[in-house]
Amino acid sequence: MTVSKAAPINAAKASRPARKEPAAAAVESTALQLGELSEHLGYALKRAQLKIFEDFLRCVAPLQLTPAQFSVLMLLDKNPGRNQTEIANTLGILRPNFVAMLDGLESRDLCARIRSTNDRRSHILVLTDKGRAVLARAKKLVAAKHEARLNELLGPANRAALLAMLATIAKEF
Amino acid sequence: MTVSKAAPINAAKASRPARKEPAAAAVESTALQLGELSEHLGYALKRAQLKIFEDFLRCVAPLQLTPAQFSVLMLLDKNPGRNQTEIANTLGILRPNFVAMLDGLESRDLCARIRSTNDRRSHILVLTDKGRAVLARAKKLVAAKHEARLNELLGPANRAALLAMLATIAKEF
DNA sequence: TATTGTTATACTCTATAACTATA
DNA sequence: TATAGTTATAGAGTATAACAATA
Repeated sequence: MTVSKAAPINAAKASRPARKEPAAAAVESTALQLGELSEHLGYALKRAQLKIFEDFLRCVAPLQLTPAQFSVLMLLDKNPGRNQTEIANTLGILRPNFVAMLDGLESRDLCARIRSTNDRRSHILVLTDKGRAVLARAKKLVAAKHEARLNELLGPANRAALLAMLATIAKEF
Repeated sequence: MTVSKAAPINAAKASRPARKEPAAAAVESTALQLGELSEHLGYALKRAQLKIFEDFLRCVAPLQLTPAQFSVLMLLDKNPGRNQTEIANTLGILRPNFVAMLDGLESRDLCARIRSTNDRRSHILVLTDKGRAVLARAKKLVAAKHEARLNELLGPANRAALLAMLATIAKEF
């Protein structure tokens, strides 16, 4: 799945054929049929997820935060005093992969590793003041641009229902 | 992949932790709080998508098909006579990346490239007999194991509503 | 011995430029 | 010149093994 800004998806909408063309040489580059594929939840889920992440990146572009980085900052804010393993596990990030991610956030002074006094093996993670400020701005951007647009597209009730079903799948499937 | 099994205990109250003075070495490895993160559609969407793909792979494991490969076979079946660019674009796969993918399917004799007589630059893609057979088996497995389980979890009406909303997001967001 | 953070590594996905052969 | 398929390549994301420091 690519869908970058460079690659316009062919036949995205095209619900009606342009009738201005005289049907001289029947050009048969009709839009392709998804067929049963459009009934498969996994396919729809993946395409929707790509769109959502794409829009998230656009909305929060001034702050240069990826969805994954945003989720880390959110979790640190809500769960002070936790170590790398706990944060990583909660987000489904493998500990080895979390190292480089934290390096990135720490080098930008958004969070800090603090050696625990209880267990000197572990690093307690804390948001810096700048981290808290950036997170606050990010939350505003996401709420005002991203989630608001979703609300507009689906309506509040549908959006809530969608969220609930996705959470159910993530938890119980 | 890791998909933590950490079930977030939804506190939803107690803004004040009434700590009960734990006697000795208080092991307070409480579950972490997702907080507002659980209200973000992107987060829920990504977690759900991982679960769905994971289950898809399990269900169709006997046939060794990934979701992406399945989507290609489905599209070839529904759209005979199309070339690589058309199939790849429809699925959001970049043409260069589609080459290796087709090599894999073709080497397993699931599909074939046929040089077009009209335009000798392009390759018409066709399912082989074996490709049709594998696709038929895959569709059965997915319907009987994967989608059925989803139906059981959400209920048919909810599943349909979920699918519709995801399609809306994919198309119009 | 077990665990935390870390390094190294590998494999998949995704993205872009450029080549070839056709048109 | 432009397009279809391809190659090469680079960057993310994800996965496992193993090591040093600490428990």
